[in-house]
Amino acid sequence: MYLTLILLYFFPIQSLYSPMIELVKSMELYRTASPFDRRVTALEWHPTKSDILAVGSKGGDIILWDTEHFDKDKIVQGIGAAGSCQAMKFWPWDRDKVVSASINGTVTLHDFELQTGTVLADTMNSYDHWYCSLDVNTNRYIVAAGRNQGILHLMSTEGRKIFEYRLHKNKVTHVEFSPREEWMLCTASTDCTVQLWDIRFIKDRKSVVEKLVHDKPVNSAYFSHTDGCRLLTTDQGTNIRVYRAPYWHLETTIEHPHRFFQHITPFKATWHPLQDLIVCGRYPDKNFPGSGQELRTIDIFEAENGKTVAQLYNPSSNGLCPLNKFNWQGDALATGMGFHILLWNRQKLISRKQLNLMESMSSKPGQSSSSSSRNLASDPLSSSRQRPRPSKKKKTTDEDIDDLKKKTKTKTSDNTKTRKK
DNA sequence: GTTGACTTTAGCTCT
DNA sequence: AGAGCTCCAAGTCAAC
Repeated sequence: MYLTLILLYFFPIQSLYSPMIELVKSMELYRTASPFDRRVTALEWHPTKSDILAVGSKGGDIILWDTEHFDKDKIVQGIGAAGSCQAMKFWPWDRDKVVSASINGTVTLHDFELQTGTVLADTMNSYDHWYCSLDVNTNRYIVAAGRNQGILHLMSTEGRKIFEYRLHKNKVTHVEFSPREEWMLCTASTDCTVQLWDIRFIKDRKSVVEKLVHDKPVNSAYFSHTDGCRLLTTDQGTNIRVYRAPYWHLETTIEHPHRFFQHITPFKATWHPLQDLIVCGRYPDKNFPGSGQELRTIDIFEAENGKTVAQLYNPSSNGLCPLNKFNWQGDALATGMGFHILLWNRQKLISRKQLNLMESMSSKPGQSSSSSSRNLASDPLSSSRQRPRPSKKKKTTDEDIDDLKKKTKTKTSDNTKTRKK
């Protein structure tokens, strides 16, 4: 298995596609967690530890979820309402830290150990100006962050301003540095464009290198992980597009239902790390050509021809899945589904210790679920923590953190309706 | 336990 | 630039 992965990493050859597709097809729901009081807004796998997943929420809480061990999770608490974590990355120079772009108007470097946050940028007016996208350039020690009014902000790793200009007419939904050309930056926007920039010469809108015009607002634009030669965009309508270097011509258009709705996290198609496979959640549309029985599936396509190669679905977790990301080994997929996090992988043998723990959790009293709630608790592998919804925006204190930790330790099994009456 | 009101920093169009 | 309308998911909470 590992030999195959290594081979595929170094030799991404067409003829070796099928083993990876077979692996993806065999994936099943393995664990779930519900640590937040608001919906999931951002997912990021740890760059080296393939079991660690960072998840951000609409309340600004960020959790480092250890997907293999219980009670190893780390949390930083957000401000609640108006603190939505819009994007985040592991800090390349200290991978126990996470930098986030937030709707509270800041770009903040979070330390999970010390429970502190270093503010790198602050708009000082979070209602009108906030950050909604972020990436880090390891070679040039630059943090790029996009704002809701179309401004791109480049800063040093200490937060010193390098560049700030309104490059888009509207919200910059996604920024990403090319893994291939370290000077190349891609920005996606709700002004219906994806634009490529050379940060060595970036000055104003005229300095754009390439402009890829879409029919609808664009949620994301990811460079492929295999060689960085493909760019995957997701619009707010029915298009997933793949553009191809060096001239960034449109290579594939996939018709796919993933429309925008205000009160759900925008859908973003992402790459498989070892093969040019695309994963994207589906918004239910019975009338959409090719829709099967299950309308809320997670669909996986081949980039080259747009062919559907797999669909993931589990009846016990029947919600919209706008966020999906493979870990860097490609053997696990994380999904953000409403307030919940799902983990898919090939069925694993579960240790006796884990089984005992799960059995003891599922036998806890007072964990019935109402008819309107989702049936996640019936998943024997489900782990969950929930806390009461905070009343109003308030400053996070050490007591709050202690309180949160206490609650996350005591609530484990039921992730549906265990909140206090 | 069930039901329904309420809440939610988006995007589009018109003025 | 701002008001008002529309997209209609998924949770909380109070009343019954």
